[in-house]
Parts: sequence; C-alpha cells; structure tokens
Amino acid sequence: MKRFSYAVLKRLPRYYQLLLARQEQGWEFVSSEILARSLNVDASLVRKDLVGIETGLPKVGYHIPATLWKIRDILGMNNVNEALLVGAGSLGRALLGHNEFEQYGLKILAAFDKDERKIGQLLSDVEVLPVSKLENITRRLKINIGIITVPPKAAQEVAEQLVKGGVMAIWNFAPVSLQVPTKVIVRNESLAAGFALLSYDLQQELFRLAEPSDGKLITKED
Amino acid sequence: MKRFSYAVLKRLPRYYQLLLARQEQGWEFVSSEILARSLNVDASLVRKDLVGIETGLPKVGYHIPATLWKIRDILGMNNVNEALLVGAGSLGRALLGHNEFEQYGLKILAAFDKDERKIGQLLSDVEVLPVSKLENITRRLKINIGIITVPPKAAQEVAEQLVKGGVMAIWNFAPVSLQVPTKVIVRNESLAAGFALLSYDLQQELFRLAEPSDGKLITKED
DNA sequence: TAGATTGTTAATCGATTAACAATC
DNA sequence: TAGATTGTTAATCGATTAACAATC
Repeated sequence: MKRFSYAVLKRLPRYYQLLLARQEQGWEFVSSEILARSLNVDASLVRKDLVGIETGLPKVGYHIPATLWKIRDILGMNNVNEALLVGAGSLGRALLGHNEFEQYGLKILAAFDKDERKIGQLLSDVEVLPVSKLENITRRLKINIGIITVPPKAAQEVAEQLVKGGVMAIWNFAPVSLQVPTKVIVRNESLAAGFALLSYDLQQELFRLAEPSDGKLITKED
Repeated sequence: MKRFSYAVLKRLPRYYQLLLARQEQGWEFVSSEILARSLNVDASLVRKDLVGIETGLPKVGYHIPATLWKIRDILGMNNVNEALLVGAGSLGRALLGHNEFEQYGLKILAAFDKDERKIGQLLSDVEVLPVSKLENITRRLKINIGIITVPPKAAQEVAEQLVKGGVMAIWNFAPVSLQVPTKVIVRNESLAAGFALLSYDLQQELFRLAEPSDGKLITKED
C-alpha cells in the first residue's frame, strides 16, 4: 500500500476533475503536459504523482477511465463513508444538500441540533435529531466520522460526545482548536481562512497596481 | 512590505484563532511553544513565522493584542472587501449567512441567481438579483471579488461575466477549472476535496487497525 | 541573578523542476 | 522509422526542525 503525501493528495481531486471533464469531451487519453497546465505545475510533477497510480503510455499519455478509477480507489470514493452531522444551521444544511459528496462516498445519515424547533425536520432527506441522542446513536450505528457545524462555543462539547460515541475522525468547521485524544483524526476546515488567502493575494495585487510600474517597490519593514 | 509564503499564510488564521481564545481567557502574552503545540509544529517555526509580524519578549512571549492586530492587518481583516455572490443555492445561502466572514472583512453586497422564483428574496439581508444584471452591477459598483456557487456547468460563463465586469479575484466553489485571463486571481475551494483528505487518513487508520500490531504492514505495490 | 524564551543560524527534510534516456 | 511522451535521476528550491547564543 503506497502512502501518498499531503501535497500529492491535495492534487488528486484536481486531476480527477480534469480527467472527468476530458472524458465528457470524448477523450480517452491525456498527457501529463495537459494536466500540468491546468494545475500550474511542471509536467514531470504530474508524472511523478501518477507513479504507483497508473502507468502511462509513451506517445499516448494516461488512460482516462483507468486513471479515474485508481484515483477513486485511493481517495476512498469507491467506499461509502457514513457520517453524522452536528449543527443544522446554514452551513450544516449546505453540507447536507451538497451533491458532490455522493461522488466522494460521503453519506450523512442524520443531523443533530439542540434547537427544539428543528428536531424532526427533514433537510435534504436527512432527519434532524436532538443532540442529546448524539453519543448513543454514534455508538449504535458504529459511525466513524463526525461533522461539526455548530457555533464555536459548542464545538468542544460536541467533539467530546462524538469521541465518546467512538468516532475515529472529525471534520471540524467551527473556528476553534478541538482538544481530542491523539488517535482521533481531526481536519479543520475554515471557509474564512480560505478567504483570507484570496484576500491577501488581492491586496498584493492592488498594492502592485498602485506602485510605479518599474517594479521597484518601496519596501516597508519594521 | 514583507511577502509571506503560502505556508505561513495558511497558519496565520490558526494563530489568530488561538490568540483570540487565550485573550478571552484573560491572557496577555503567549509563548511560541504554546502556539506550536496546537498546530503540531516546532516552536521555532512559530517564531520564524512571527518574524516581521511582531517582536516577542524573551521570558514573556508575544503580546496578544498587538499580534492579533498585526495578523488582522496582514490578512486584510481591517479593510472591507466587497464581493458579489453568484448562485443562491444551499452553499451560496450558507456563505451569505456565515458570520465569521464579517471578521475577515468580507462583505457580500448582493447575490445573483437565474431562478426567477429566487429573484427579489432577501437571504441574510442580502437581495437576490437576476444574473442578467451581474456584469453591469459588478462594473458599476467596481467590485473586485466574485464568489461562484453555481453548478459546475454554469461556472465558466459566470466567471466570464465577472471578468467582463472587472473583478480581480474569483473565489470558486464549483468543481471545475475556470479559464480566465492570467491577471485574474482564482482560488478554488472544494469541500469535497477537503473531505477526501480526511477520508484518506481514516482509511489508512482503519487499514492499520486491521493489520497485525507489530507495525509490519504487508505492502502491496504494482 | 537565574532561567525561560526569543531570534537566528545551520542542518535536515521534503517537494518541485530540469534533463534525458527509454519506449511505443 | 521518427517523434512524442513517459519514467527516472539529479539539481534546485523551499519549508521545517534542531541547536544555541542573546536577552530581559
């Protein structure tokens, strides 16, 4: 079982997306050069990434259906990952309604909320249950993945209940650092942090445009 | 003007979040060691990251309010970034209702959709307008940022209208590679790709548990 | 002062690119 | 065959860690 680095894993969904688009256009093979251009990397990096995933054919490229399948396999898209979601706010509801997840094998079985008025509602065919039942249901259904979309203040407690219920991984959308046993996998997802990166690049660009065009910037350090 | 690498920029929102939490607990200073533990990195990396951001005091650490301010400044959190959002589906609505963005200076002025029934609705105090007006309004309001939350098939066309309207940056949530002029900054955000990383780690862990505990895995290459 | 913690340098590690022989 | 494209090696680049003198 080959172990892929985080850097490679982050590119796999991009490759997948591009291969799928080419397939829809009727292509059967694609070269490393074409994939590389869309990701803004060197073609040799694409070839290196694909070593151990799929063997390419000199003069032809990589076979799209075979490569798609292999990527699906590596990313666990061919399995079903059952998860519970906690926090039926707008972000939670967006995740419940996100079609793309199906492709990635994510199946959210139920949503939990503490708001009485939300209990019993069906959101994208998923029932909202009281958060008091979270630990119990997690255990009974042997759920591995918990998704946290509650407000920051409530996140730690929810995480603890999920851990007590036996989850092995937490996908955390609340902007807090969760304290959980080291064996529990935590992935922090921050939409705001993503925006910050865009905002930084934009500021740099705006600053560049405001400068004399000879490329010599007035640097300011402290 | 110091230029920060992507690796550092990705950590700044985490530092920000941790500093804020400590501040709420009444702390005034924090050490690199404490920040490092939460991010699972070496303390010297934290100190290196903070060079050019804030000077720490030996034996004391970094002054929390000052450091928070500097990070806010770097990430553009002290400015207001006006944006338009296209696609008032569940993800679009979640972004419109996401409180955290306010802190990061993101202000979404209007939402656009092609669905007649959504036009005129108020979502989190933001009006939904017909997508036919997108280019015009982008230009008239001199908007720099467009947010795309439409289905994949529609994303390229929306991107083109935003570009024609003069945006400098696009935050793209649709799982497609957008073709835009090189001067336009594009940040692709994929919730599904984020999940794939969690799913990979989980699979690895499940595999590990299924193996004999002597740590010697049966490796399989092809 | 003594000792904790910074800022900085050197060492290590990992990821990316460049170059090119192998190959279909 | 000729030529395009792979797989792989070596070179480069950048990020992280280790070590430690400076310092308050």
